[in-house]
Amino acid sequence: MADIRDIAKMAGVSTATVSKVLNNYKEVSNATKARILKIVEEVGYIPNSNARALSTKRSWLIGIVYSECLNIGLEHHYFSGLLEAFKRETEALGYEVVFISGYGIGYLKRCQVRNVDGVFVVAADVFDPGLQALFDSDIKCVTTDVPYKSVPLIYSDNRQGSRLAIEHLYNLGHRRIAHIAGPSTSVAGKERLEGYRQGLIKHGLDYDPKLVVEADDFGGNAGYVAMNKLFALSEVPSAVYVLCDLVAVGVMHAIKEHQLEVGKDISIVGFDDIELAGHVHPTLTTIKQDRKLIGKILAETLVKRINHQSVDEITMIPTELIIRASTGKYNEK
Amino acid sequence: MADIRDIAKMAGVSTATVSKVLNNYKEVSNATKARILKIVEEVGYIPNSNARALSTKRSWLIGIVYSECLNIGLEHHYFSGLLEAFKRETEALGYEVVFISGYGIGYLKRCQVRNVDGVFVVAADVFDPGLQALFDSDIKCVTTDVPYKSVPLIYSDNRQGSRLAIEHLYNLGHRRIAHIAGPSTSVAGKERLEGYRQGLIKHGLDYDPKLVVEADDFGGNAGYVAMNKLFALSEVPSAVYVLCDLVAVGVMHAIKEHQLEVGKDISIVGFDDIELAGHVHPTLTTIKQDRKLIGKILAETLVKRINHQSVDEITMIPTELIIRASTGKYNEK
DNA sequence: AAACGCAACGAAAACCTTTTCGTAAAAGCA
DNA sequence: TGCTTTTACGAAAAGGTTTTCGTTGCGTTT
Repeated sequence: MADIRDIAKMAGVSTATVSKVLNNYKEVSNATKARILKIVEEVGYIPNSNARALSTKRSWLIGIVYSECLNIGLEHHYFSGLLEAFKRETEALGYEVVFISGYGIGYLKRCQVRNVDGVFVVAADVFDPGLQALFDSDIKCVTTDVPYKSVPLIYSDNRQGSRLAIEHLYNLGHRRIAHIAGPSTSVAGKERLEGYRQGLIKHGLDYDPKLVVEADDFGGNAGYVAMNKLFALSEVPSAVYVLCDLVAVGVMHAIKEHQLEVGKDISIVGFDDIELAGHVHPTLTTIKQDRKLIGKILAETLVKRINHQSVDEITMIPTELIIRASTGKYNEK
Repeated sequence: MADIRDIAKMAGVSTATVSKVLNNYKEVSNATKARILKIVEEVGYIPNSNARALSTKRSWLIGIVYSECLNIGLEHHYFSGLLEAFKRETEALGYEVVFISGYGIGYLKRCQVRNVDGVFVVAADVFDPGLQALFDSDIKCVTTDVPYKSVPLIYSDNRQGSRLAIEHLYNLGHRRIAHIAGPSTSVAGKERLEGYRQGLIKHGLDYDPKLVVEADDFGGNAGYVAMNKLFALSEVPSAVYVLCDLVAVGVMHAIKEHQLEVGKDISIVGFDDIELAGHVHPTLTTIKQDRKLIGKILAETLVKRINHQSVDEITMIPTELIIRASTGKYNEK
């Protein structure tokens, strides 16, 4: 591996000049610039990022904090899509993305060791003291679904999404609308519950705590279990608004086991709009989150912060109702 | 941020001694060792990984090559689960995981820039010259589903999995068994097709090219489209073996649109065993890949390579048949 | 008492860039 | 022509570790 000194020697200049060429400084003549670039090209010279980071104190590395809690992790469709969008965007801006391990010394120290320029907190427990230490440090952070003090937060407007769902069900004639809510530790879960309540009130419906059951996590099995709790009620609801698509699939499973038809006997609305929503049977009506956009804004915001530009504290992205076959007109029994 | 020289000064020793303590060298007395460790603890000193990497030529960073082709990317359930397992294992071994961007200079140079100790090629196009350059370099690689020369390969025994599927369908009485195959550029797809053929032959069935249709990618929609091609046949098969669960969900969607019942009129077997397989309706019979195990072995193998230990070129992990409700006895019409 | 071995530690080079500041030559101006 | 400004470049320090090899002092052996 050739280093910058080799290049300098070959070009008959100092390393300072080579460095200036490589970093686009103005103060070098076009002739020598061309000569140096040609040699760099021929030799296939690559600057050592560690030496550079040591010197500049910038690593061009962005950390991802991603703790696998509540079944929301890499394996959760919404988050993996979001991460993919984020990754794409930051890479286009010249950064690379590294997972921050939760092992041993904690997120903050891990970030300091790695010298990351910024961190994206994707999924984590807000009450984790290790996470709070990171947020409270002077490392630039950005987050989704994990609000903390003034850390920039970009996410879907969960309440608005819930209201869309309720409005849709109301317009179909449903009056007894249940909600399968997220774990109470989840902010998205809490906000969606709030929006559910707002939606009911707006349409003059009573909020009945018995119609709300909490899912254990964000996986399909949690939906299956939760729906069976609703079946234990003396009067089963005619519609269920479910905190996310993956859980909704489990809900549909439970309904079919009870020999009922989704979209006819019981209507279901999910949240996320994962690809499968269009292929399960019946296809799933859902509230779509724009993960591409959210990922993009997250990336842009973080890079702005890294460059000491001011950014919004909270950015809410509107959601959209996608009507498919899992919702239908209310049927008297 | 205190550095090693500060620590040395405080302890009244040289930086060499501090370094030796931090790296567990034997040649330092217990007394000074304790004194130094105490100061390190109090000050919260953290070694600078860039300086360390510069000096040792080891970054403790593992690169991930993950190109979003054919709908197999972060968003594909099997791969995100695999990556999660891999990440967990490598982090336990002291490494951190960084995505290698495909932008601009290519994988190889990107790896050199970042000084990664090794690379895990998860999903990529084998014919990509940029990838081949990486494989041919002296950077330690390991891969799954992307065989190349003697790069260590750890993956499921796709042929064996296919044979399990066919055997199961045969035992249920099916004789006209179709296959929705992966894109021909995909090795997993090719091997599963091979296994399908082997399975047919083993049970004395003819291989009929008309019964094989190629899916465009690994997403749900591809399955929907492919199944509709099978419906265009003069004689529709009574069972379909599908290259992966996600695609199988799209297949089921198409079948229901034709007013047929999955598991009764047409039996379906998938591949992967993603969480949803147990919750779609009917629940999906599938060939389970042990992604936790594969991820673990991948990690161990790569670390062995990094440490110049010898490893197996190919490791095949057996798959397992998971019987659910999407397959049933053959019904005469 | 001499010779030796060993334990504990330090000086300094090496790893590769970036960046400041200084210098020399060239260009611009009166 | 004499002066100032600009341009083009280099020397050297700084950034934080690791590692080799040398030095010192002490306890053991004969």
